[in-house]
Amino acid sequence: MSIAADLIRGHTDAVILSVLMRRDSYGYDINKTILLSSGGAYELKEATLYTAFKRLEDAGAVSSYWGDENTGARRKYYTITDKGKEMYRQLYSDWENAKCIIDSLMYKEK
Amino acid sequence: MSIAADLIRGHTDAVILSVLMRRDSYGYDINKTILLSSGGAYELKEATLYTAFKRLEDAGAVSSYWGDENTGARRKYYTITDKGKEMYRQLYSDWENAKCIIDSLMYKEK
DNA sequence: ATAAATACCTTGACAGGCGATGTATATCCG
DNA sequence: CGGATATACATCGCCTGTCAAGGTATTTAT
Repeated sequence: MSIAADLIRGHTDAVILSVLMRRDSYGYDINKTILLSSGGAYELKEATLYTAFKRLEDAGAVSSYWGDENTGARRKYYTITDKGKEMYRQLYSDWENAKCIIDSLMYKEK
Repeated sequence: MSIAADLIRGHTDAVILSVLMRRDSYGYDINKTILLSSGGAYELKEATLYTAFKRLEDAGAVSSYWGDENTGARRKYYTITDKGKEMYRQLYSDWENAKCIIDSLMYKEK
């Protein structure tokens, strides 16, 4: 079961930053990482991913550099900045908060 | 602490239907109910609310009728249909599912 | 050779949230 | 009485984020 597009929307930045909290990585790999660790349920489309990188870089949350592969296609790596780490912590706490609120609003049939 | 717009987006329909699972209600009251039961954290803007009613009615999830108040402003009541109840159950299960997936994607600092 | 996987990126359409604005009624307070 | 505030509906147009479609280039497997 996969996640609806409008649910994706609220979490794209957090999920990308979450990968970068662990290690530097590049677009294609970040995408595959998210897809794999969600068991195929959470998939960012490429256009969404690159839009997000642009947004995050403009916001100063990540910075990028080209990898120096002597083999394979060129890779653009991203690093999370201090500002990005701060942003991630905020987004994570927003998520914890939203979980409670939404849960409390959802009618439970018995 | 309030919920970000892009988080709202993914849950508007579910939250409205959730109120209507309990009882028939009208726009202004649904809005106040959500605002109150979230302790002011989850607020649907009026434009968002009425857009959602239109969407839900077009989808056959709710139906509406005018209240017969002899006093106060006129109220348009909404009832959830069987289709709407089914939709709500789906949205609720989507939410339960999304919670797990997103949680599993979020980096936890220790 | 050809297909598939890796890897990047842009454009334009579309959907949903929401600020601004408008209507009308009722109530509260001085 | 008159102005402010609350109740209650609704629409228009902007903005933002997703994503289908399309494009380029390299490497690996068949």
